[in-house]
Amino acid sequence: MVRPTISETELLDAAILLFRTHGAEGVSLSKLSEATGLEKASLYYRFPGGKEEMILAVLTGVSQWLETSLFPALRQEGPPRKRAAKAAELLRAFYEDGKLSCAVDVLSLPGGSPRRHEALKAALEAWIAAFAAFARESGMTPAAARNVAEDALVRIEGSLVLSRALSDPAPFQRTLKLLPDLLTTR
Amino acid sequence: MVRPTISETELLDAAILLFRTHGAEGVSLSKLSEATGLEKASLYYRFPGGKEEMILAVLTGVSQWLETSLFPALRQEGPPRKRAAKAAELLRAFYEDGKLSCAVDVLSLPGGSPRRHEALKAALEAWIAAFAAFARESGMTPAAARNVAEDALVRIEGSLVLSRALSDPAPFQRTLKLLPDLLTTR
DNA sequence: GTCTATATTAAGATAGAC
DNA sequence: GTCTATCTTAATATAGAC
Repeated sequence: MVRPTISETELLDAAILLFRTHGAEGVSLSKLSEATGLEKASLYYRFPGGKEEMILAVLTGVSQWLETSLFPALRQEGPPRKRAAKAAELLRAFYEDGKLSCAVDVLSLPGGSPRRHEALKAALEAWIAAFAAFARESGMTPAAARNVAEDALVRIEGSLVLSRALSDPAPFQRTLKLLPDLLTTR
Repeated sequence: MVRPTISETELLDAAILLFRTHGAEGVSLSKLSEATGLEKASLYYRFPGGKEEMILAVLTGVSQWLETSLFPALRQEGPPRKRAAKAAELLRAFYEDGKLSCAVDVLSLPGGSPRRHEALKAALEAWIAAFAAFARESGMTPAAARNVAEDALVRIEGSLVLSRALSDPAPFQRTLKLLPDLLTTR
């Protein structure tokens, strides 16, 4: 008579990994049950709203990672290029050298709840804003900084797609190496 | 007693639209049936291998569009920047101004057949090679041209992700405007 | 808080009539 | 070549015991 019990954090991390790997439609409650050691009924106890509520929790978790890890690194003390390099290192780990997909990519296909798409959009916009605030330190106009920030996000998302489709981490790793330049120059 | 019958081309186009919109896991035979007017059994008559065979047909269709529309535009007579602008115009239409996703993105999540992933990779590599061949006309080394080509693909894929997640065609449209520069300069 | 058991609906797939 | 009908499996979801 086993009572596995999994912590809130472990449960969320397992869900994040699954959804980032297979996307919203590619994850079933059976897969979640297998990955967490919890029976489906227990998953409904934790997330009464079912899969959609789990996806919202995943998006909250990813947003919290941005707010507590990536953004603080950008706002640290020190020379801008060194802080950008630290951000790149955090991203490298977060995406496992390009082997993991981005939630913004794989969870943004049509079909989810309006709340899902609002959360996704808000997270992406917060990320762009954080990059833009960083870029402005290099003396860019707000508009130029916004362009640079969007461009960096475009490259991160796009290189993750290429790395996944080619089974080759190189495109993503080249983008990360470029990141300090992207956010400080123009 | 209706016999709808749909042409090979119309059937494939409907499948391409569905899969590019919802991804592999997001498309069911019921959706395909509804979109094509064919009952599920008829879909199996056309594609005995079921959904996976339909996805392979989608990838063949997309590859053929590349080979018969995009690549010839790049190889046309005329000044390079004008040919690149024509390619951008074709891409704008193909992605419906950024409202449609790329098959390379939405069909590359893990879980498909090995053949699917080989076809996807081959299509993407052919695309990169076509961009690289074009870029070499501007006097770049093979390595530089390859970098420029991959960078252009990164930006196309990434800007499509941003446009989708933000419900805003601007990132994709800016990328297209940039394309002639991307493929002729460095 | 997790379980077993079960209900309900949808998915992928096939048989056989026309 | 398409249909209706059906099969089997898997998905989402809930009830109730412990």
